[in-house]
Amino acid sequence: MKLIVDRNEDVPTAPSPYQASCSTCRLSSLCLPLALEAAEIDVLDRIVQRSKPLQKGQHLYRESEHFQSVFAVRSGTLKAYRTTDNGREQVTGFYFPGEILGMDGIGNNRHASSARALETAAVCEIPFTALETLSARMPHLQRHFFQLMSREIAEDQQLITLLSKSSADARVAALLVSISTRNARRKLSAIRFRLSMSRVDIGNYLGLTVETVSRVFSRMQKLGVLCVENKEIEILDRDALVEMADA
Amino acid sequence: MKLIVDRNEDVPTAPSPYQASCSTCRLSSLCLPLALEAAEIDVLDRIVQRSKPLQKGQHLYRESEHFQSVFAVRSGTLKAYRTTDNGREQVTGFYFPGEILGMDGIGNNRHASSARALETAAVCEIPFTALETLSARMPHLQRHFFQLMSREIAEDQQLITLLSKSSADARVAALLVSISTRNARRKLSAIRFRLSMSRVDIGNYLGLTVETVSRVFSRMQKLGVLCVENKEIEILDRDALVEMADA
DNA sequence: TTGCCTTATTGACGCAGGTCAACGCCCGCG
DNA sequence: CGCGGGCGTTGACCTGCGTCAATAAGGCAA
Repeated sequence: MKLIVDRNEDVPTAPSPYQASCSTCRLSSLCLPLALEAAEIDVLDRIVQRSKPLQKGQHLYRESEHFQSVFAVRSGTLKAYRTTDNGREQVTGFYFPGEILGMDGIGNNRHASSARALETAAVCEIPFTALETLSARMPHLQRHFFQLMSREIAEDQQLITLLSKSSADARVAALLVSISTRNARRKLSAIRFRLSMSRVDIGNYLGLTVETVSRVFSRMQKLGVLCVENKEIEILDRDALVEMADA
Repeated sequence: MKLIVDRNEDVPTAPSPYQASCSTCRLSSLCLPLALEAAEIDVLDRIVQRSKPLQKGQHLYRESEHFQSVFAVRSGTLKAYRTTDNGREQVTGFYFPGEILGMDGIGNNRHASSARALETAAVCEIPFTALETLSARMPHLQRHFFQLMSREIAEDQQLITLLSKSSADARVAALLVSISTRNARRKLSAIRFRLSMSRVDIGNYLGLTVETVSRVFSRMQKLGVLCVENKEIEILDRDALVEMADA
């Protein structure tokens, strides 16, 4: 449901709390350290701000803005992207509930990418200086954030590999497998889901044109690997898809 | 000078210290937090191990090995690479003196890539658990490592952009500019240097074939942008190169 | 509903870069 | 010193994907 105009930057900060606390959040197993004690979660809870519902198209932050916080997705999907010197856009990632974004801004106190909502989305804001202070006191938390960042590096490297070597088919297959896996982590269907991003975004992320993405979808459908109906995807043959992903 | 057989895993650990300390290391301004106090550097110094000179071709660590330490390059060059499911290799980065590698292993206590020396190289080993402990006590150090990791993320994203959109010319140009810039940081010539990596490695890193890399070099030479003599590179027109890098 | 605008699909064609092959040049070794 | 093997270069050809263009299908506004 498209509710709003693009470019509406001001986040409507309603005073009411959007969610009680981390301890009751069903995503906490994804975004929080599993090892964190109840008491520790409470402390963390106190620094997290939950007043940021975003409409489709709204920015969470923009490239080169002053960096203050990282964000955990609570609902909806966001894309991160950067603008190259010659003005083109490069999507660097899609973020689903339970995932953390904004960590690329820590390096020099300036966001290295922009993030905008692909659909209505809610996020938790985690002020970074508070997180640092807390991390120094809570070894589990410190470790957890080192790990989160490290995984982001490892995932980027995987994308690099994909972009460097793989065919269009393999790229699309890999993205679908990734989304499928991440859905499973969130206890959603791994075989049937709605793509929250446009073909343009997919192409941009994978280094392909829209036309190619579209053709790949058609081809996979013809092969009986997928059932594509607009943004609805059904994976009919996951093994084949995984196979294609590293071809 | 090729000195050794490949696959020689055992590092010859001579007893003598290879370098006195961080505080006298001319690279400390690159790999250490600038804000670190002398006393703090001493503490850090005590956990750093310097007993790891590598011969060309030797591995520093291998993908999926147990992760224990990150490493700072002291001299020489290393490449990091991962092997894809279908057995191909993807170079994910080149590491020069003053740069840190191995951070992709933190995420799940297992190296996400392999690292090998492109020429004789010396590294400092920084045991990660010790680093964590220290970080909790030294806010500057904690921040510094968050920043280092964040920058790695940002750099990977830049490579993603490069691989996703740019022409062969732009890719090669971007790599040369990057090397040039990093040389400058180390007070080396930004316009004249020796490529420590082979054309194969360059191609692999940039998602191109050797032939294409070679052709690009030739073309740039013909255009008067570069002077290429085997592995020796001279940048004749840096502006043009920068221009090409985002075309 | 009608209409408009954005997004997706499909086809025809061209080109950048991959592939294959031949050759030259270092460099290390006997 | 001369030989051999890896690395780099160059050329000819081929192909996967980009480009351009036309059409279809949603989705939101009025």
